[in-house]
Amino acid sequence: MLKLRPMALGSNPKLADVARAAGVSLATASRALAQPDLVRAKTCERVRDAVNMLGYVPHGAARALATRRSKTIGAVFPPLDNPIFAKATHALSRELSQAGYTLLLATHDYDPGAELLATRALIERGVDGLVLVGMDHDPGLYRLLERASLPYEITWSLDHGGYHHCVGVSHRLASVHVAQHLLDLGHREFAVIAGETAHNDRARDRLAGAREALASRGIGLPSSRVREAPFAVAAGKAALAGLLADAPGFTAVICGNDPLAIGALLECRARGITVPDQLSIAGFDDVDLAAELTPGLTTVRVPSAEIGARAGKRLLARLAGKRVRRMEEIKAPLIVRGTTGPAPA
Amino acid sequence: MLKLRPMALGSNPKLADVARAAGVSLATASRALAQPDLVRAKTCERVRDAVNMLGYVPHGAARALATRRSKTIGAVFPPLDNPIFAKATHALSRELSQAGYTLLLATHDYDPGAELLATRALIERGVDGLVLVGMDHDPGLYRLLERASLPYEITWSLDHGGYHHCVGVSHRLASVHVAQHLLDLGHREFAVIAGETAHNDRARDRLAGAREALASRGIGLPSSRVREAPFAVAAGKAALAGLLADAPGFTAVICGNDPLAIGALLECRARGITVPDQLSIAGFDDVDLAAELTPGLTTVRVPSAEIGARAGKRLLARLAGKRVRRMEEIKAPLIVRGTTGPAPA
DNA sequence: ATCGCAAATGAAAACGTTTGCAGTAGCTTT
DNA sequence: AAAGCTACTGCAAACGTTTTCATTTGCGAT
Repeated sequence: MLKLRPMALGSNPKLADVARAAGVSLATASRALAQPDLVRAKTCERVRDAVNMLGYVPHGAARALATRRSKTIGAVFPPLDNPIFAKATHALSRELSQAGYTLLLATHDYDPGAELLATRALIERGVDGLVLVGMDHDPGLYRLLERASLPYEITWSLDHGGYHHCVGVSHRLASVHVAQHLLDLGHREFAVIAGETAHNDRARDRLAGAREALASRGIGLPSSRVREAPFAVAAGKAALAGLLADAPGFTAVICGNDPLAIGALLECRARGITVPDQLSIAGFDDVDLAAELTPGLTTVRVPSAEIGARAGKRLLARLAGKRVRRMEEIKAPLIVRGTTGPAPA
Repeated sequence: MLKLRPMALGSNPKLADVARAAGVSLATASRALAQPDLVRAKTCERVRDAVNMLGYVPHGAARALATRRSKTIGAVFPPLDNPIFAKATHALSRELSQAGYTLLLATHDYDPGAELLATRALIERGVDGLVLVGMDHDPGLYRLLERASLPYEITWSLDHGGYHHCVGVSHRLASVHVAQHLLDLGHREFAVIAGETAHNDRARDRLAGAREALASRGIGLPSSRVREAPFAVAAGKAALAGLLADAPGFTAVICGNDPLAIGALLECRARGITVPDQLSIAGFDDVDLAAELTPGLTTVRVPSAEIGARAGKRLLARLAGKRVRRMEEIKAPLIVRGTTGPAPA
C-alpha cells in the first residue's frame, strides 16, 4: 500500500473516488448524496464519510450537463451604486440561496447593447431563469429569451400588455399622487428634475405621470422647467442650480428619484433657500436616507428589497412547476415628510 | 423533405445541429467558433451562417466540463446596501465582462457560517477564481480554498503575513491619520462610533488605529466613549444620541465609516449642535455623499471601485498565467472637509 | 502528372455527473 | 425452509462540448 491517495494529486476527487472509497458503485454514491431515502442508511453514511475524508466537492458543470439544471439564476441590473438596485440584488440573492440557487450577476450602465451581450453571456452560462429590470430592452433580448424559452421576471415595471411576467409598481400613478399632493398644497409653478429617460421606462413613466396630473388641472410644464439628470446627488444639485438660473419662479420641484431630490435639497441648503417654506421638494424611491434627513424627504416608497425578494420567489415557484400570477403589482404609497409644504404666498 | 427543422422542437440546437447544417463535422464546427484561424475561411463562414440560422447558443456547462474552465469568477460580499461594496461589485463585474468572464455573486450579512456555505456553492458552480472581502473568515473557508487550489483575492484588507494575495488599504494607518488630524486641531476629549467589530477586521483595525494614535499622545478612550453600531445612517444617529446621553463632554467623534458619520451629523443638526464649532466629526470611506454635504464630511478616501477593479484585473492576470505582486496596497488619504475644526475653548 | 508538405478536416475519447432499467440482496410470510 | 416481495444496488447510456491524433485535402514545386 504505497499510494494512500488513489487520485492524481493535482486534480480534485470526483464522485468515482468517493464511490471507490466507500466501496459502492458510482450510481449509489450519487444517490446517497442526492436522494438519501433511496439508499440504505448505513451505506449512506459510508458515502458521507468518504465525502468528508476526501473533501469531495461536486462538479457543478457535470451535474448541470446531466440534469440540464444549473441551480443558478441570472440577473441583469443597472449599476448597483443606486441603492435601490443594491437592495434588490441583496434580497434576491438571499432568497435564491435559501433555495440552493446562486445568483449570476451582470451589470450594464444603461446601455441596451451591453445589456443584450450580458444577457447572452448569462444564458450561455446556463442560468435556469432571469431577472430583468424594466421593460425597455433591445428587441433582440426578447427574441433571445423566447428562443431559449427561459422563465424570466421583469422587475420594477408592470407590463399592462399582460405578456411578460412582472413584479413592480405603477410609476405613473405614484407620480400622479406626488403632483396632486403638491397641487393640493397650493403650488402652481413647478419644476421637474427627471432621471434620464432614454432606455428607462421608469423615468419616462414618472415624468409622464407628473405632466399628466398637472395638465389635468390646467397647469403646463414648459421645457425650461424640466431637466434630465443622471442618477446622483451631485447631478441633482447641478440640476437645481441650472433651473434656478434659467427659469426661476417655481415653488415646487418634483424629482425623479431620491438622490436627485437630496441633491436639490443640499443645493438649497448651500444657497440658504429654506425648505419647504420657499421651495417644496419631492423625491421618489424612499431610500434609507430620506427618513433620516431633517426635514425628512417627502417621497414615494418603492419597496426595492421586496421587489427583489418577490422576483426571486416567483421565479423559484415557476421553476418548481407552480403557477404564479403573471403580473404582481406592489403598492407604492406617497410618504409625506417635511420637504413639502404650502406654497409661499 | 417534410421536416424543415431537424432537431426536436422543444430542445435548443446544439453544436451537432450546427455542424450538420453547415455540412461539416462536429470538430470542425467547434474549431470554427473557438479557433477560426485553424479552419478555412469559407468553412468558417458556413458554420457561422448555420449558427445564426439556428440561433445556436453554446452550452456553457458542457464547455466547462470539457475545458475545465467556466469563465466565471465568484465574489463573496457583505450586503450591497453598503455603497462601498456596491461600487466594488460594479467595477469588478465590469472588469470581468470585458474579458469575457461573468460574476457569480454571493452575499452574506456578515455571518461566517453563511459565508462558508456561500463560498462552497460558488466553488461547486465551478468558478475559476474568487474575490473575498477582508481577512476574517471561517478557518474552514481557507481550507476549502486550499483544497480546491483556486486562485483568490482578498480585498480591502492587507495580509501583512504575506500569505494571501490581496489588494486593499491600511485601515489602521488611515485611522491613525484621522486621530492625529483631530489632535492637531487641539481636541483632547474623544468619542468613537465604530462599526461592528465581530467578524470584521477592517472595523477592528480602524478602532485600533484611533486608540493607538490617541494613546501615543497620552489620551485614553474610556469604554463609555466607544460605541459599536451596525452600518447605517440611523444607527449613527442613535449612537451619537447614546454617547451624548451617557458620556458627554467630548469635542470630536471618530466614526468607523461614512454612513455612521452622516448619521452623527444629522443627529447634531436635529439637536442644534453646530458642526464643527461645537463638535467635530470624521468618517471613513468617502462615499459620494460625503463631498456633497455642507459642511463636507472629513473622511478617509478608500477607493472602493478601484479595489474592485484591481481585484478583477489581478485575478484575470493570474488566470492568464502572469505573475502579480502578492500584496497591493492602495493609498487611503485623509480628506479634510468642513466637519472637523479646532476644538472649542 | 506526381510528389511532398502543410493545412484543413474528421472520428472518437474524454470531462464528471445523473438516471432508467435490470438485477440482487434482504425481509416477511407461510 | 422456501417463496415472494420490496428495498437496494450496479451497469451503462446519456448530457454537449473540446481536443488529440490520424487522415484527407489542396497546392506549389518538380
